Amino acid sequence: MPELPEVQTILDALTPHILHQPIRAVALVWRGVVDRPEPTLFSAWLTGRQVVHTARRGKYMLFRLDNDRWLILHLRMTGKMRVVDAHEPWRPHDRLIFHLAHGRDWRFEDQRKFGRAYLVEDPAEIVGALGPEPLSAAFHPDYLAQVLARRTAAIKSLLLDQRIVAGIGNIYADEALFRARIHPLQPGGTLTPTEITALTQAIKTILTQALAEMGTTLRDYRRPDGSVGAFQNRLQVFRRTGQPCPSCGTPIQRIVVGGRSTHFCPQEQRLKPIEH
DNA sequence: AAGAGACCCTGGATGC
DNA sequence: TGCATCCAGGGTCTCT
Repeated sequence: MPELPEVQTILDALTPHILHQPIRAVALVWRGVVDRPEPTLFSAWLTGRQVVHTARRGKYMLFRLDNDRWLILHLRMTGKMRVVDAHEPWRPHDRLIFHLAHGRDWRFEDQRKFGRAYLVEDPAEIVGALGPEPLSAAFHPDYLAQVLARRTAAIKSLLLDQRIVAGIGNIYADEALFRARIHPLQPGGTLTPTEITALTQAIKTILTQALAEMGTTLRDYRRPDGSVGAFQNRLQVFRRTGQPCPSCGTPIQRIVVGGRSTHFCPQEQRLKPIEH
């Protein structure tokens, strides 16, 4: 569910509540949430530790502990974070709870059980294969041109490949492709240098705007205090099937690309014939 | 190597 | 009302 802007917003809100608070105990409500190490070790290694630094990489949240190990969390589709008073009743989908020293709980809630927690010595074990951060200087047109060269898959699918660029999900892929006026099924290797430059800039612009709006709330995404984002009011094509394109009025079309719902304007995002 | 599809889960919305 | 089907913002695994 959450993509880069949502993960960053959640982490920013969460950090002041959990930083330098010793974890008095861990409640592993559903053991499957832990990917590694085995759940018993996971709890044992976290107990008594405290988070001394937080960071985001792609859609992962990284928490450096005072013993130089790293707790890493991924919210996947329906994961949420909350910090609440310890005596608040648990919710049905609470999966992992950290009892903090100041008497509050840091809770990870996840209806669909896709979210995962990792505890590792080297974060590269989890995030090492990710592509560059889209808002960093490393993500520039020359880089994108290089990784798209000779690729035949649909550009939409390639934007969702976290090894190419980290943090883009279904919403912002569709929105960026619309802003750059590129058809989602265009094979990655057939984009012109002009299109690649436009796409690079569109991704940076969309993500920057979404960050300023604190993310997009369609249903599940909430900030740790329960409030919603505002970027859903700025969406041009995502989940607007049949509604007029904001630019030309043509009905927005929905297709499935790589198994994911994909929304675009068939008038302004034309599929180009393959050049030889 | 790269690409397509199944799969992991739960629950809300929609259709009959 | 009940039941079936489709859909969901992500990532991994298998097969080709």
